[in-house]
This record gives sequence, C-alpha cells and structure tokens, in this order.
Amino acid sequence: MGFLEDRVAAEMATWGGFKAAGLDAKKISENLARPPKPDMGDLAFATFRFAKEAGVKPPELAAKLIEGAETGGMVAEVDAAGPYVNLHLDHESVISDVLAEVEKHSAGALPQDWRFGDSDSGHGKTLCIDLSSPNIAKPLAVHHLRSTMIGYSIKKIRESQGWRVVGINHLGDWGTGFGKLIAGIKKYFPDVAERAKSDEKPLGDMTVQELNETYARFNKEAKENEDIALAGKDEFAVLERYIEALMDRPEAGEGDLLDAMAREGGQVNFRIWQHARDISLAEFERMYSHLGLSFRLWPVIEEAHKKLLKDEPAAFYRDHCIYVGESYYVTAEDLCRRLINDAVESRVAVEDEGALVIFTHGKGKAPLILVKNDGATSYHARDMAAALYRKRHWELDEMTYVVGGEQKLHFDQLFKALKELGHDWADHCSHTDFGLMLFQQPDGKWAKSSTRKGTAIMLEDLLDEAIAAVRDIIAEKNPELAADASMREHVAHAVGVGAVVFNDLKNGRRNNVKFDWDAVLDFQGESGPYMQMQYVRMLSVTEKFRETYGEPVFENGDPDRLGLDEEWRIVQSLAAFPDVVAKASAEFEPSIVARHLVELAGLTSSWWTATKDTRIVGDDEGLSLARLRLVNAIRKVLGRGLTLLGMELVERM
RNA sequence: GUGCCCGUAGCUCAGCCGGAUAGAGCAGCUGCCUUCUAAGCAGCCGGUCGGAGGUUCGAGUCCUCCCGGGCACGCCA
Repeated sequence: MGFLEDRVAAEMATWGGFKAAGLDAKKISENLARPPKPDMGDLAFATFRFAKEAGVKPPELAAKLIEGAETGGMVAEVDAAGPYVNLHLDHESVISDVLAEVEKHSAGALPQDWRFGDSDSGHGKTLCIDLSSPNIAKPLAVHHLRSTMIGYSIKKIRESQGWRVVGINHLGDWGTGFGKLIAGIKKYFPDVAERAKSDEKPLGDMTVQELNETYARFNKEAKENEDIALAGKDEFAVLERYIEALMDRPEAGEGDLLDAMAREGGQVNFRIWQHARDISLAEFERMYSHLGLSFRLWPVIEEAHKKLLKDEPAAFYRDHCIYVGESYYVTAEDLCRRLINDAVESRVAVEDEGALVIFTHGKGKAPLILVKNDGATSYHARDMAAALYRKRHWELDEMTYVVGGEQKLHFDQLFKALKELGHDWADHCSHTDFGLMLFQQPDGKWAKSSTRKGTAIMLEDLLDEAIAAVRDIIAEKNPELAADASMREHVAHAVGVGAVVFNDLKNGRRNNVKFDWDAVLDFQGESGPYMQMQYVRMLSVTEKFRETYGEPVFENGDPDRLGLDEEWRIVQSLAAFPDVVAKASAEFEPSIVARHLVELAGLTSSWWTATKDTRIVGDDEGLSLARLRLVNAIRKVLGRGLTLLGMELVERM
C-alpha cells in the first residue's frame, strides 16, 4: 500500500514470527488495513488467507506471528486480537516521517513545485487522451464539461505519475452535417455564397449560435422534404470532392471534377466550412481558457509554439492540448482512404448492403461501417485513421477516449477492428466512459440535453452564473476583498469555475448527473468553494502566525507536540495521498482524488475548530509552530490535489 | 429482443484485493461567531445495502436468476 504501510511492513518482515511464516514485506504490506476503530490499533494484519494456506486457525496464526515481535521502531505495540494482528504505531515517529516526506517533495512557494504524491512509474511512457471533442458550429453546452474536465484531470494525474500525456481534442468538423450547414447558409444567406467566391471569411461576424440555428432550421426542413435533404448531401459531396481534388489524387478524376465550375463551387463550400470552423474555435478558446485548458490546432502550430514543440516537447504537451479535427485524416494525409484500402485488401472489411463494413461482433450484430452506401467515409473510419496516426506519430503506450458511455459499442468495435487489422496495441486502448448529464424536461422527466428542444444549458451561462453567485457571496462576507475589483473578479472566477468543476469531478464518472442549478450553486459541504476555503484559511492561519511570532521555521516544529487524535488522523490521510493519486491514475478516475481531499479538508476543519484549545496560533509558541507545520503540510497536499483536478487556487476569498 | 452501465439514509453519493459495529454531504431538528474567514464546527434524526438463491470461516463487495431505472444496438457524430 502506501509508503507508511511499506515502512511498517518492512519492519514486520524482520520479526521472527513473520519470517517463520514466510511472509515478506510485500505480502505484509498488501494485507495491512485500517481497523474499524482507532483503539484497536493504527494498522491491522488479517491472517485469514495465510492461516488457510498453513492449515491452522487464524487466531493461532495471529498468536504465532507476534512471537518475537520487536517493537520500538515504528511499531510501538502489537497484539493478537482474534484473527488479527493489531499494530499500534509510534505516532511521534510516524508523524515526523510523514511531515518530512511531504516537506521534502513540496518545497517551494508555488503550487507547481509541490510534488508529494507524484511518482515516476510512468517515466518514458506516453498516453494519448481523447478529450472534449465538440462539434464545430455548435456552442459548448454543459454536457461538454464532463469529457473536458474528466479528461483534463486525468491528464494532470497521469503527468504526476511521470507520463507524457498528449491531450487531443478530436473536433467534429467533418461529415454530412456540414453539407447541411453549407446548404442552409446558402439558402438563408445567399450573399454568403457570393462573398465566398472572393472572400476567405465569407461568414462575416456570424456567431456559433447563428451557425447552429441555421443548421437546425435547415435540418428541420430537410426532415420534411426529401429534396432539401439531398441538397445537404450534395453540398458535402462537393466539399469532399474539392478536398480530394486539392490533394491531387489521381482517382479524383482529371476532367470533370477539376473543371472550373466544380472547382469554384467546391472552393465556396471549402471557404464556408473553414470559416465556420475558425469561428467555432475562437469561441471554444474562450470557454477552454475559463477552464484552464489551452489548445493548439494541429498540425498548423503557430511559430511561437512550433519552437516550443521542437525544443521542449515535454513542456509543450504539458501546457497545451491539441485540436486535431476529424477532417485532418481526410484532407491532409489521406489516412482514411489508406486505412480503407488496407482493410479491403486484407479482407477484414467486406461489402454489405452497399456499405463497406467490418463485422467486429459477428454476422447479424451491428457492424462497424467504414464507408457508407453513398461512398462517404463514416466516423468509424475516421476514428480508426486517427488511432493509427496517433500511434505512429506519438509512439503511444496507452490511449484512452474520454467519451460518454453511450458510445461503448462504438469503441468496442473500434478496438476490435484495429486488432483484426493486426494492430495488437489496441489492447492498450480504452474507453474512459462517463454517465450522461440529464436535464429535467417540462414534463418532469429527466433526459439528455437537446439543443433542439431548448433544454440545453450553455456552458458559458453556467460558468457565468456560478461566478456571479460567488461574487455576491464575496460582497456579503468579505467586503474588503469585494472592494478590490480586480482581485474580486479573479477570486470569483477561480472559485465559481472551481465550484462547477469540483461538482462534476467529486462523484464517480460513470454516474449519470442530473443537472440541478441548486446543487451546482450550493457552496456548502462537499463543494469546490469548501475546498478552496480550507486552503485559504490555512494561509490565514499562517499569516496570523507570522504576525505573532514572525516567519515560521517549519523544521523546528516538534512532531511530539502533535498528540491529538485528530492530528494523527490527518497525518494518516496525508500519508495515504500518494496511493490515492496512483489509484486515480490507474483507474482514470479523478473522483478518487476529490473524495480524499474532501476527507482531508473535513478532518482539518474539525481539528482546529473543535475547541479553543485547538487553535493553531496560541500562547505556546512551540505548540503553535508544531501545529502550523502540520497545517503547512496539509495545505500543500490539498493544493496539489486541487491542482490535479484542474482547479485554480486562490489566496483569499 | 440482445448487450453494457446503474440500484446503499427522504435526496445526492463514498465504501479498497471479500474482513471486525456500513460512512459523508444536502434536507430536518439542537447548539456554537469579543479570538486564525460561520462558504465553518459539534450533536440529534435517518439503513431489510432493489429482491431471491449460491460461493465462503466471513458478502454492500464475487457468481446466477429476477425486479426497477438509464444507454446502445447499420449508413448522425
């Protein structure tokens, strides 16, 4: 288990009883657990499974194991309680150890220097993580938050374990939907098409919202009218052919496809599509920066970042994720067509009902469709091409897709198809699925968000509401801070966004989330603001100490002065942190970190609020310093944990 | 119909590789601000862990079946 258990186990392994039973430190450590009640001991070793192996009764084994136990090190006392070997640790020495360990890894004033809980278990390995992946020409709605923040947090957690993590935003920027968008734009805004003949930004100052409305309006008409629907398909075909012609592929045809008329029509569509994408990215950028993420468009990296990418790729991938639109695999490298040719040649893909498919789950079950019966590539094909590109370009060791659970089948098919094509590394690909965000409908039922029905809540609105709510509370509770407008806004932003983020990450990702304004904006209890508040209060306490006794020298804080049960429990919680992060990393589950922080913050708050005697800064300087030393360690672990969740720390609130 | 996810306190959720008496937050009730931020703390109330079998020394946890809810199941992505 954790380093505390490891150290205790190492000590126990030298005892005669354990030696005789053939139990080494590893086995011991793996079987150490916390007893249900503190007075039973700090750690307990359960003998059941070893007793069974040895053919003796558990209580007998427990009694034998403690024969010749040498206490006096970390273990102060040991006793056999029925089938358990209960261990009472020497608290002073453990506290001293844990504090030293935290301090060793958390030197420095800046949160990014606090590395307690980090490990190098992933050193030299690369993880590609597919996150966020919105469709262009649609605004970011609340449900996009899940993939984005779960993915972002996993990225940070994996990085803390030594991995290189490439965050990839697989933009939905290709498919027949864009034919509909183009057709809609031409239909309702005739001058745009005219402008596109000469202007590279034909959409003027149209917003994402307007693009989305145009699409929705056209889509509605297309559902009622076959001809209109076909017009949408045609526009996409024109776009796709233009792209193919641009790539100068022989099979695109020499004569008719490249004739002036088609070329011009294609160029118009291309320009509309490209401008729609630029407009979308500009808006996404605003949203992502609120959340603390930065994306660069791949592979068109601007000069400044190109240099960083070349000189310090590690720093580039740490500080930025990348956009790689689906269109990239079609337009730039022809990866889709190559993949399809490969699948056909190897006979993995077969023709069925006019489409080219791979029967990943056997005949009769839903196949993976590579090419649709109208000749257009499907998103499956583009996802496969994307996987191959990522594998080749980043030499990844692992890849995961942070995508809603409703796409489970798609990813099952994807991984199986890759294996059938001989790509065994697909075994290291996974789907980090998460539950749906549900919204209450007018009829009271809960359902997926729908832009069409107007039940979708825009991410920006949610963040704005949360920030405004925090701003109000600051005005009410901290007038001094409220008076400083720029500081107030900075804090309101960090705490408001943090509230939304923490609310999303605190529970297991597979749970469906019933979106509830009251719950998101409730800043009591297990909430982001509560976490931020504990952090801020620890800074206040530190400041108080400074005012009273001057700059604290933590090394002089005497662990022997920390004898309270609450303090011991906090130390145990601190000691467990590295394990918690490792587990969250292995399971792609940020909530494991979030939950642990809730516990740590709660223990801390109970500790120093309990009585007047537990105030940190009191009359006894030595006691105050010892306690402050613990506060300092807690603050750094809490700060590190919140950072791993993608939250920003504040110093006042 | 088939597959996957979920079912633990009134509500939202934790619960480790099966381990000793199942835990938080919210809501409700009762206290606590001359002191380091009350966005807080303490206490009370609240449980047949959906149901039935099974495996095991031991099951909220593993297996089977059933019930209830959600999602997916060929040309949207």
